[in-house]
Amino acid sequence: MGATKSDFFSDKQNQMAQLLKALAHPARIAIVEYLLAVDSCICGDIVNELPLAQPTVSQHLKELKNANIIQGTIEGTSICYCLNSNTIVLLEGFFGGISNKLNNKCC
Amino acid sequence: MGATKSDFFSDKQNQMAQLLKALAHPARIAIVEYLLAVDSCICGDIVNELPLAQPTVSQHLKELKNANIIQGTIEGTSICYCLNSNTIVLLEGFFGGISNKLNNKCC
DNA sequence: ACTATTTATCGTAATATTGCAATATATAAA
DNA sequence: TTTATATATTGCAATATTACGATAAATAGT
Repeated sequence: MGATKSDFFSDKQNQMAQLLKALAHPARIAIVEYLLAVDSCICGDIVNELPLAQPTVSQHLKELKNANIIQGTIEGTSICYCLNSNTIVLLEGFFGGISNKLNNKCC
Repeated sequence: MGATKSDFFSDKQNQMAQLLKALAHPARIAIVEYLLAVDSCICGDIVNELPLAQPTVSQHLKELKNANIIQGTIEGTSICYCLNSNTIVLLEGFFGGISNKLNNKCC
């Protein structure tokens, strides 16, 4: 017990859950919003922007990268990160799809 | 260490993270999709629909209710659950807002 | 080669989540 | 009141996440 029973759910359900889990932390929301605000690419300014130690930020960036929410490009010694628009659009579509099918027939 | 440093992030960031966390599990995605599919209200058919024990489902429902993603109305011995459209629209708006501000200037 | 800078990884402690058996609560019907 | 049905709560074991110090890896400049 304790481990999520992923095997019993569909691939899509597991994928969406994993994607949402990658965003389900205030630090990672903050990273996404910061990347959105600075528009062009960024590297380790994120460490200065957040109240977290460098290894912690690095770990959060790794999770966002694994989930394809951001992508990083090596530029000399630093790495430039930016949002992956495909994934954002996918998320928007997921909730848009639910929203469209909703017809307020509630209890 | 180990606990999320919520104090250092904004209320909005914490709220959004909490909302996404409530959805960041395949069982809870499945519950939302099921509620969407059956359109009108449901009670404990969800237990039959999912490969999880009744207490586990009850716990997931509680989390979704706490996050205002679903709402439940007592109907005799059973409880009728349905999606809360306000919260779905809020989520759609969050990702729509990001999507709109994105201008593919990537690294 | 040496040094400085940037990012990643390892190891570990603190905390949170997941799942379920057992049990409790609450309403309906007999 | 007793019984059946539906849902919630408690307690606990297994597992996952969060955070960070210490350290490693990798590139740039001297």
